[in-house]
Amino acid sequence: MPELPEVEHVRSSLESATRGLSVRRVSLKRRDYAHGSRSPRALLSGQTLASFLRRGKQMAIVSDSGAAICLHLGMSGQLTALPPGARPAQADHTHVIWSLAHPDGRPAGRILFRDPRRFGGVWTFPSLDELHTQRWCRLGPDGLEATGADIQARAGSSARAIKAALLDQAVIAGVGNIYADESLFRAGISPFALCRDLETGQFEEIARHIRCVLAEAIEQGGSTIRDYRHTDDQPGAFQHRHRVYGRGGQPCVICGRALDSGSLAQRTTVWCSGCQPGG
DNA sequence: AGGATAGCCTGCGGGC
DNA sequence: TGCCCGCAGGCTATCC
Repeated sequence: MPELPEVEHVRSSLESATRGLSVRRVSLKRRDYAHGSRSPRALLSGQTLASFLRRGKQMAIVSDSGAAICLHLGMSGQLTALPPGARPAQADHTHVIWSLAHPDGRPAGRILFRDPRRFGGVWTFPSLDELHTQRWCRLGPDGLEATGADIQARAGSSARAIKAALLDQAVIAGVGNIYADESLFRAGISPFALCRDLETGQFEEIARHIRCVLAEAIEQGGSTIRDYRHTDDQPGAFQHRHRVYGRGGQPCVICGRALDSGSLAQRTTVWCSGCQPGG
């Protein structure tokens, strides 16, 4: 399930594989998968792929003429960069295909956007400014840079559990279920602790661990649980470093007692009641 | 108005 | 073997 580290890995590898290439043709297999203008032009047809951005779990591609598309992977979204003539491992549920060309016109392969569960999508904008004012303005600061003060300012007086706040993209952008649990475990704070009961220093600790866990996960190529794959179809490696996610009932890596598992904000949540007081 | 909840969607694993 | 159920969850809409 792509969270910030997975999206960042996709962004950077897509950038190195396709930056400077032009879009020869766009094939939108499912009309309802694209939002905004669905014209080939709006989906960057005929333009050169110039910059690749990310904010939280969303990424954007901006063309040389200034048009921007926002790509959201949702739960099961996969972006694959295929060399010319190559066939994808799985062809079903592919909703958008960008056929690419080198500046001299030679074919340069394809970008495939596959998303079985269709929680993701493509949003088109006439400019990056429009993408910012219509969409990214609703996001909190990016998880790699967010400070304790950022989180406290947006959620500090809330009666919500801290984990529910961390999953809220308007509070901090890019944290999902995996990295929320991992960060709170490292910070030694219960996911059930109410935001309004936390002190400034605890927000700082949480933010510090979020930045650290996300950066570590990017280095490891993200977490592959089921669907997530790199743009060359390879799995990530950070799932081997998870200390709590997916480990309910198994021993805590710090104190050895069995990790607790329960539900918070409709999400499976794993924590150590010994090492994470305050719930 | 903030916060909790339902629903979208497919694949897969477990139980019978 | 095959079917059905529950679960996975990012995000929006809706309800309380």
